[in-house]
Amino acid sequence: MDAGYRLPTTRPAGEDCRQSLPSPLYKFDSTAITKKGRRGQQISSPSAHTGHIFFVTSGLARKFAIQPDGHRHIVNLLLPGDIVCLDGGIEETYFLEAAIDDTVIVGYTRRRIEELIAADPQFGREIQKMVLHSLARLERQLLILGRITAIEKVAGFLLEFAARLSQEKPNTLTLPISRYDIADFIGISSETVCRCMTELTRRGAIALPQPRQVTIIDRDILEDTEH
Amino acid sequence: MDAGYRLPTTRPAGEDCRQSLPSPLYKFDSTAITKKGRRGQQISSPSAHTGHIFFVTSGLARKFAIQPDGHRHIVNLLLPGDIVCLDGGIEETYFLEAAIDDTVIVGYTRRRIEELIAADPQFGREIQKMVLHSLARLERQLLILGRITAIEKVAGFLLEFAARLSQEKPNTLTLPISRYDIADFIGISSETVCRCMTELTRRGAIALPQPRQVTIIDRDILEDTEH
DNA sequence: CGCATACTTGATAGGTTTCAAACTGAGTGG
DNA sequence: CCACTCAGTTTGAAACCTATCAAGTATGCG
Repeated sequence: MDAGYRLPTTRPAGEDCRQSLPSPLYKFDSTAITKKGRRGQQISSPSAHTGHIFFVTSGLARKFAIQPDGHRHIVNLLLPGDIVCLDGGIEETYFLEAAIDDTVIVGYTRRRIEELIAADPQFGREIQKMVLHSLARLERQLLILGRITAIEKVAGFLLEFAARLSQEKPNTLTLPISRYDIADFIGISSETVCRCMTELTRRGAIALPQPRQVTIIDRDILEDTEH
Repeated sequence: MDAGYRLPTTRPAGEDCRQSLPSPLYKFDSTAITKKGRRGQQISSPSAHTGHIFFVTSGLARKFAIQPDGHRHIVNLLLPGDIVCLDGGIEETYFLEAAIDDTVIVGYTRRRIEELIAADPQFGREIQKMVLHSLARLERQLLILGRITAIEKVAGFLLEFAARLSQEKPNTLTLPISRYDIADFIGISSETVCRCMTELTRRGAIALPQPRQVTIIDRDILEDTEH
């Protein structure tokens, strides 16, 4: 039931996926590794790709950790245009997986990125901007996880994700991920995610024509619920 | 009772605080702004310092947001050597405050940083490393906030903070912050922080000679509790 | 048509927030 | 010097919320 979901996108599939890359990366690069994955496929391993920086060009990727007790925590959901790196420090083992079919990432060595920045300062500013956005998004996620009740977290997630998808219809969003993914992303159980969705519907904040189809009926209610 | 707490440090106070800056920033810079704050003082406002990058050189700073309902959430605790930026995107209003007395931050414009990187690639790699560490730490914080029970979060916080302080005695740490700060940092109530500390003591994981003085008695128990 | 996966709802046990009150220690002024 | 004040810490009790286990529903696919 899940495999058919795709992110709404204005760009056709195929080579044009490189549109979400910064311009200096348009041209093919011998040092670049491109990986395409179907839903659930691991598209990068930390050990094999140390020193690499990845760009998500299409689909949706999830970066997560598995706790010793078996719990999965998704630390990041990555959309086209997002940047991700798997070895930021004394790294715990994160996994990078395709969350939906036809997810493509392109990886460059950090050295190659440096060379390109040296050759084109404007490219450096683009990368800098992407990293700053990445930091800002992680902090917003911290705010969502720091909320007290589950419904606050779900409301926050919906608003954040709707803003990120930023489609032509900002009040209609198609969730590309399951309740399980949402649960592991905002740190509550999948059952509670369901209950909160139902409760938000009951309050008139959203409508759920289909489980993955969310319509924001009253954004004010949703924003009030968030806090 | 709080004002006397200082982070243990090997370096003397004063000018030498610049030791935690990357080398190209050692020399004074006309574009740099240096701010020193006592506990509770706001040391930077987002509006006044757009486009700036700050380096914490001594003390401890807290970056936090105030929710509409009045709740404070600390998204980051910043130690000497940490880098922080207040305008990462369509920024919500974060505050940057000194968490203890004699906290010093030095701010540079992003343009100045770019110039220094252009002049010295090695400096660029230092900054890059600092940013990557910053990202990695935010993700670890997400993992802590994503845990289910409160005692898991407290155990995770203690291990993370002990690692960051990295003193000569890795099993003895002096908390520079109150239970309230810890609570607002890991997203639980301050009373629950207390109860978890007591419970960890009862389990033989830690000892609390004083409220702010934590001794790790059995790291294995602490790490088991974390998951 | 039946299976597998995802979603939803129910009941219960357990944990956390909240409100309350007592305790501690440091600094202050009489 | 001591009582006082105040912020921080700790513990208690009750209400509330969530995780967990369980069962039932819906939907796409073979």
